[in-house]
Amino acid sequence: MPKWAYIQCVPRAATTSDVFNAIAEPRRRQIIDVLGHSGEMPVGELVLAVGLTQPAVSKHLSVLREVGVVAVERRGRERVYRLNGEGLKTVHDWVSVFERYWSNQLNRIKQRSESLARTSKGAPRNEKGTP
Amino acid sequence: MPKWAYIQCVPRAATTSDVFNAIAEPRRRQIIDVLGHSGEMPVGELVLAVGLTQPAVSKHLSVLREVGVVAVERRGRERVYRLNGEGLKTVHDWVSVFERYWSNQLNRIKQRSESLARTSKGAPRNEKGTP
DNA sequence: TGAATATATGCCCATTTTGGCATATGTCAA
DNA sequence: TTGACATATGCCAAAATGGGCATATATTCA
Repeated sequence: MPKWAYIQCVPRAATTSDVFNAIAEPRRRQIIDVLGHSGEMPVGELVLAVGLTQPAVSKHLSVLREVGVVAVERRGRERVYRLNGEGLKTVHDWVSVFERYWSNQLNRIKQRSESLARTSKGAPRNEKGTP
Repeated sequence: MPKWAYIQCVPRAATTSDVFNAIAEPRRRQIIDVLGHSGEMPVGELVLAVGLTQPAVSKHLSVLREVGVVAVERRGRERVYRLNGEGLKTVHDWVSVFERYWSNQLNRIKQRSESLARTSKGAPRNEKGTP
């Protein structure tokens, strides 16, 4: 592929409103962890749990809510958050595809031979349309 | 928890050099996907595959390499990248904890009852040390 | 050696993100 | 109604990020 042809590039990649982005933040993962094993929790307690200011926590919760990883319920003057674990299924499904890479030695060997087969005979890394 | 006490906050959360952050980028996931089912690929072909400029792709590969999700091998004047799927195990392990949320109805019911039990009797959302 | 190819880097800019503070909004109690 | 409590939002600053272009750094070939 000599000439690069500098392909027209899309303006920008969408980053927000994406589960992968939501869990990229250590603090948000922490919140998810806490909610995951405590069932539910109002903002106030989450603030104490993660050690951030209340506004900061609220913002993280907002992000998590937008991507559907948590759900809120107004209870009195509190806002009780609970984990909606199903929102993480997307991530799980995506990584699970690569499970063969670490599952066990047998599978690792199998995967390697598959790879070799692809590279030498059948379809040697031919994503684009070079015949 | 009446008074907020505005806890001293850490300067900033580390975002880079973290697998979760690496896969937060759609483009990087795309690269991972491509490498995942093609075995290996030199930068040039990846450029065509993802439709970005060569420098951009190189930078993404750099990030993926730093977190150990891909590995490089110099072959002639090419740099052949391959997926090191084991680097994704961290992510898999983390999300798998929440598998009970979507696996099947039985587990979902089980999980709900567990949650109820925790909330009413045993340890009702008591993360901090309030006795 | 010199040209062409293949990648990586440096620099620059626009955008995004996180966190803090102040404050608005909503809720309960007296 | 007034005041205390619980959260969400707006605004600002610091930092990071992604992408493009130009260019440095190999590496192969004539």
